[in-house]
Order: sequence, then structure tokens, then C-alpha cells
Amino acid sequence: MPEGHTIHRLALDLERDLVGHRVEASSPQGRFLEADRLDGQVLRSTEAFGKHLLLHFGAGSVVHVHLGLFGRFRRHRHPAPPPRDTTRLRLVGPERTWDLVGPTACELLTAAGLRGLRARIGVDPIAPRTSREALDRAFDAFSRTRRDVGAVLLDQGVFSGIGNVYRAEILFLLGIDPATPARDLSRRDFDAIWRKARELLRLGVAERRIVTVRDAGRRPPRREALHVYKRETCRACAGPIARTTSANRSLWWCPTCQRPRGESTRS
DNA sequence: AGACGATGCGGAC
DNA sequence: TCCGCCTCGTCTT
Repeated sequence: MPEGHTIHRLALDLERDLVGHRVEASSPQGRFLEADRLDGQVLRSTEAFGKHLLLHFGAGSVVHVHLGLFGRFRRHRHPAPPPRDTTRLRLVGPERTWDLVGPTACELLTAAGLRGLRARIGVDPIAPRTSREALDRAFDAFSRTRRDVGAVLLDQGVFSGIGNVYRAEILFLLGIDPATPARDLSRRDFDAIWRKARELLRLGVAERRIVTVRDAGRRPPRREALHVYKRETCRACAGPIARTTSANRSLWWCPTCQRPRGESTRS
């Protein structure tokens, strides 16, 4: 679930259900004791950037949630089922209850902590607007590193919100060999990656899932919605999909369609 | 009952 | 570069 599109979708859904309302907050699991301090406060707004979710409460409390690999939010109609033993945070609104389970982070943030978090997060393709300066800084980091482009796409300090599925799909769609050193790519390539990331992640927010294949039809099964991720054969050339490792994660790619420099482009 | 994996990340070396 | 942590559905024994 959790790449950037999931977090932005969550921010919207939580906003719709809970913002403007006094919320009952608790930590059934007991690992987020500060929930008591939130109990009865009004949720003022929700915010997503990269894979981070912020809940801004009335009295100035800011809750930072990062789902990590396993974290999930579940939404219940009332009456909600009893929380599980693992429920880190339960938020009860007027009509819906939200349960957070398994997050990497669920914590109150100080103003300094919030500044630090914002400062270390790179440009977010889902954000409505991104300054020229921020984009130039991202390109700067992109063009200086010795790492391969596959690793850089996962670096949340450069681009934020891209995860292991989107990186494989973006590189395929742009015809780029994932082992290409990032600094060998041009500004034009960088811009193409940025545009493709914006297109795909924003579509993911709307669709509530990752879909990178055009004409996949409505609600296609997962493997029909993707080009290369965890696939055996290439959707374009029917050749075998290769699996390599980049930034310690598996990366699926097509050695025929993806070349050291992205001269071939498809969509 | 137990093993395994997963769309993530920080810290130790 | 590797390890550990967070959880749970699915698969195997």
C-alpha cells in the first residue's frame, strides 16, 4: 500500500471524515500514550508530503505518522469493531472511526521536529505546486551523486513519495536502464522523470491504487495494471523481465526496452 | 503452528 | 551493505 499516493489519499479521506470535528483519541495498544493529550481536541487539518502524514490538532499538537512497510489505516462505520491489540491509535469522529496499525512512526512533533522533517524531504510529485528552486535543488542532488538512477528515485531527500513499485514503472516507461548513473542523465531526462512521477502518483491518488498501464480497463487485477513490477514477461516486447538489486531493494526491468540512456519512450 | 514476504527506513558497521 | 523493527494475510507443515 504505502507509497506517496496512499498517504495523500489518506490525508484526503481523514480530512473528509474528521476535520472540523472534536475527535476521541486513544492508543489501545498503549504505544502512543500522547493520544490522551489529543482526546477531545478538534482536528483542524491533515497534510501529506512524500510518505509522511501530519494531523494538525486544535491546541497546536501535530501528530506525525509514517506507515513504513506495514502500517495501515482502517476505516470503520459505526459501530466500529473493538480495536485490535496492535491498534496504535484510534480516532473516533462523528460517523467514522479510523484505526492505525503497525506504523513506523506515530508521534507528536515539536515545531523544531516539524521543521527538521520538512527540511529533509525532497520534492513531492503530488504536491500541487513545486518551486523552481526546489526542483533545481533536486536536480543538483540528482546530477552530483555517484549512485545509479534506480537508487536515487528511492531517495526521499531528492524525490519524496516514490517507492519500489513506482520507481520500476517510471524507469520502464521512460526506457531508462536502472543501472545508469544518475549523473549521466540530462536535465531533460530528469524533467521527464519528474513529469512521469507527477502523472503516475497523481493518478494513484485518484484511483486509490497504483496504475501505470493505459487502457488497462476499469479495476484491472494488479498485474494488468503494471508494466514490469514483479512481472515475468515484458508487456511491450514479450521478452523476459530481469530482476536486479538497487538500493537494497528488488528492481524489475526489461533489458530490451530499457537502455543506459532513455532514448526510447513509451506510454 | 510456523514460515514467509511486503509498496520503508534508520542506524550500525 | 546489512540488520532490525513494525504487522498480518497467505501459504505450508
